Amino acid sequence: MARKSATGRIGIADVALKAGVSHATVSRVMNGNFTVDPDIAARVRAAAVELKYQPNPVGRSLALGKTDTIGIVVPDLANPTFQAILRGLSRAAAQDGYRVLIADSFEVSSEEAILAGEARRRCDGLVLCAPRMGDAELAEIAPSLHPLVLINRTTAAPGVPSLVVDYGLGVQALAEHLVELGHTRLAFLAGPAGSASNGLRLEGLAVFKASHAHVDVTMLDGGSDFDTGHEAVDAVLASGATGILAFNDLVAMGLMSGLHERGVNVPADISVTGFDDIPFARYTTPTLTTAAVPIAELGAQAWHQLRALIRQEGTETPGVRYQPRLEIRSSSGSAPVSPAP
Amino acid sequence: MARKSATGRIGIADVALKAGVSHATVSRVMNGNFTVDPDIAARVRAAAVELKYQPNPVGRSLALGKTDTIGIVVPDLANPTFQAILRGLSRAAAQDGYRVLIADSFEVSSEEAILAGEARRRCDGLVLCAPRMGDAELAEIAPSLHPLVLINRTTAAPGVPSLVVDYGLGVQALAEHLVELGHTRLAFLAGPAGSASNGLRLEGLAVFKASHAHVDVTMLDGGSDFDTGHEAVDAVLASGATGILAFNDLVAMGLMSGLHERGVNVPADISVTGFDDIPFARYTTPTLTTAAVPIAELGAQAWHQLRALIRQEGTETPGVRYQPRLEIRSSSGSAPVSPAP
DNA sequence: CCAGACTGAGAGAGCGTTTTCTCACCACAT
DNA sequence: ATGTGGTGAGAAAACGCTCTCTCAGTCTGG
Repeated sequence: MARKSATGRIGIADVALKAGVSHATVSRVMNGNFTVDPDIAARVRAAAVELKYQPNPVGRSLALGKTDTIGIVVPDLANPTFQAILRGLSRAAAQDGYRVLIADSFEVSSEEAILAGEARRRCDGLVLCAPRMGDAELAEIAPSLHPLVLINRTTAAPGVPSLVVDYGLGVQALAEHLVELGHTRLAFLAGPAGSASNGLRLEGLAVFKASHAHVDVTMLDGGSDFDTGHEAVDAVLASGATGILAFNDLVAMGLMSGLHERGVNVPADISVTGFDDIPFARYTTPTLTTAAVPIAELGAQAWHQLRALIRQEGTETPGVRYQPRLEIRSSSGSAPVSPAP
Repeated sequence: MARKSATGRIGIADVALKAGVSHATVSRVMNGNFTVDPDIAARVRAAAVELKYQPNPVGRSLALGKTDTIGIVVPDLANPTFQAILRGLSRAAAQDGYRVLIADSFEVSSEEAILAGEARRRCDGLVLCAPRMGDAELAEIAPSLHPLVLINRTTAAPGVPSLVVDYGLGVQALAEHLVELGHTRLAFLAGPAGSASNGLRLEGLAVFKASHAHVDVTMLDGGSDFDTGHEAVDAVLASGATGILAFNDLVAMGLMSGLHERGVNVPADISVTGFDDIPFARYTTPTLTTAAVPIAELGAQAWHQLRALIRQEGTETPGVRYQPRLEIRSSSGSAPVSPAP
């Protein structure tokens, strides 16, 4: 056995020994440096194959100062949105030979900063999804995280592109849609307080209300998951609204499930809209009217922005603003002639 | 600026310089080695804080021969099953200070071996989900991947624990359930040919058929996603079966959607069962009868097995066999008196 | 009062690469 | 025959850590 190193793994030195050359030459051959005599190169390659030599990426990373890895910090891997972002990111990065390291903060936003820093040090760049982190904290750590791309947040710190979905516009479009169907009493089932994307939705609703004085919009507390929607059914019914804007698809699905149990017909009695257009939105009964966010594309775009930063391409990367597309399905319909039960 | 290293980052040398000690001492302090004079330790710590020094994990990894990272190879990150495994794995590993590196093979099983090798070299261990990889190839690469944990596969190579869900038993339980409801004509909507878990289901069905000669089981071609199920509706109706065992929940949902469009009532006319118990299974209409696999727990367990391997704990890690739990919901009901339309 | 044990910190050798620097060697022109 | 230029490969220095040696210095016991 050609085992020399302490780790027991085949190293560049073993190949050098076997080929009768210096390890520098082996490195040259492995990296396709053409200033090597073809005969020697062949000998080195033969030795490498015979020993099944595979360069150690850690040593390589140390020497090159890059890891060919990027990190992504997500608040919750169980959330379909982040799964989709991860998917898009992973796929796009893989195309350029980069791998993705996951850092799940499990919604513990107090540790997000440390987590992000740790992940960043292991990688060449970072994609950060931290909807609850304070603006001040974000601005403070952002420089040390560079190259950094933000998802659904912006920051004052310079050189940090943001990919944001215009939730405000989306919620306006949904509200508009419901009004066109004749609804005059709407309710918004809000997401987690302090969440940035919830804030954007609220801003959008404010704009909407300003231009639709005759429409009544009730605000209801909520959350971001199925159960939240399910539990909100009483509050929704009590509000007397006939058009419900749920925080996202998950909440909308929970709400529809709860309404179904109560014998309330969607959309005959109450119309429900979601947000995100997760894959299952088209498979619910009734199928869910929602605002579609090209979320996997957002992941891919995150990689492209990050790549530009990593390669230090001078081009300004101002970030991208995504406009949700209204996806009208069967969960929304004409307002009932008489108010909901 | 205390910038010495070429990379521009603060290194251990900078801290050593500032504290007026050797870099060895800084290392000692950072690692909590108590053979350091408290005064000096304090000085070092102060310098580290002032310079915002954060140890470089790559250098650390090289010196220690470990990366505190594990890899997971999945065939498709879009598949809820692998998302759940990833989630469980990531969470459990994080508890022990390990991060997870993703390698998505995008169903290109020809590259899975290279991908796995590459991922493995960057990490301290690997979790491999490669349902389509040939047994021979797997057995060949397995030794070079050690520490390695297999999901839903076994291999002859020694020292490789496997975590397998007993799909055979699950499918038997589901079939049994349908028979108890009076169904005598069943159909199995198969998964991808060559998939290991599909093979296990087929074996289970064979056992079932052997002990239920009076039950007719039709085999139908299928796949693993929603659309597959949706497209299978004609074949299902043509089969005349009243109890359908779908490959998994996604397929079952697609089928139910297709049946709904055809005006076929589930479960009055046809009973449908899934497999996996993905989160959405309890939210479909009707809610889906399925065989529940504690899939996130499987991810956690994968970490525990891998950890034992990494720590070289002598304890044999024979792997775990998970028995699916029947989850009876509303998509299965008594067989109709007259055959389905 | 000095030999031996012990303590604490620095010097330096890895870890496995890449890359620069250096130099031997050959060919060619002078 | 000697100087010059170019080529190709080895020696060695990085990269940023950890950890073993080594050796001053102090403490203790005879």
